Amino acid sequence: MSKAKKPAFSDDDATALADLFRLLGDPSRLRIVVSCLRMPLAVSDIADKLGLSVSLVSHHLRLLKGARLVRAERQGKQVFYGADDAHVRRMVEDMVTHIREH
Amino acid sequence: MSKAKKPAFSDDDATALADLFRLLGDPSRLRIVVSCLRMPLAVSDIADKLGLSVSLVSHHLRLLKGARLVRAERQGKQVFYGADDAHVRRMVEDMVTHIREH
DNA sequence: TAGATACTTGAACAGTTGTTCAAATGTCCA
DNA sequence: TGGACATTTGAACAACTGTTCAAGTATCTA
Repeated sequence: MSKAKKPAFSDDDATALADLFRLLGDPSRLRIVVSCLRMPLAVSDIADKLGLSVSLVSHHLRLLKGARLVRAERQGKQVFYGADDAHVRRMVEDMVTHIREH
Repeated sequence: MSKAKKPAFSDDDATALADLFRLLGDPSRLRIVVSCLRMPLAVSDIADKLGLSVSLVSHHLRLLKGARLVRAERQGKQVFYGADDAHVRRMVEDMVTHIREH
């Protein structure tokens, strides 16, 4: 029988994963992601909730959307942002749990 | 019966978690962590393995040690660095798995 | 002790990044 | 159409960060 070898951690893996980590590595951005993790929120709601300017929140959301961490959906004048999928939701929630246990 | 309410995600949680994410958000640093995840390695071994200068690796290890992501142990002239505990190991491995599944 | 090996530290630099402000775009309703 | 509301975009700036180089400390051995 062959030994089950785990695949190597390539440089591409490293940069891809690091990109993800870096995005979540800013307090404002992290709070934005967490704030719209359970249910989609409008940009201005996120801004109000977190005490940040609408412009700043929008800038951050663009980056988060680019990394497919959040998904945008327009409803009339407002644009609602929410976790892109269950995968992202679990990933972030896991990390929050991790830090809490520490 | 009382509704089980999850604790709020405080600003302190956000900054603490963001600090952790930011540390792992640099490709070199992430590769360093992963490289010594399973078994402790000497600084020069990590540098050789990753094609980085010893100085750079040392700088990064200092930050990682400060965040208790890695632990240092001197053995003669060499200093071996490894994952600080099983907690860190699982956390990083989980994220690597996550990005792979994506 | 002297020299060699292994690692750490500090200064310095270029490149990146978070934030703000002002202006532009998109959407609805009177 | 015109104006009000909601969001996006671009330019600009200060602050931060990864990297390099040179010099420093620690440890072993001949």
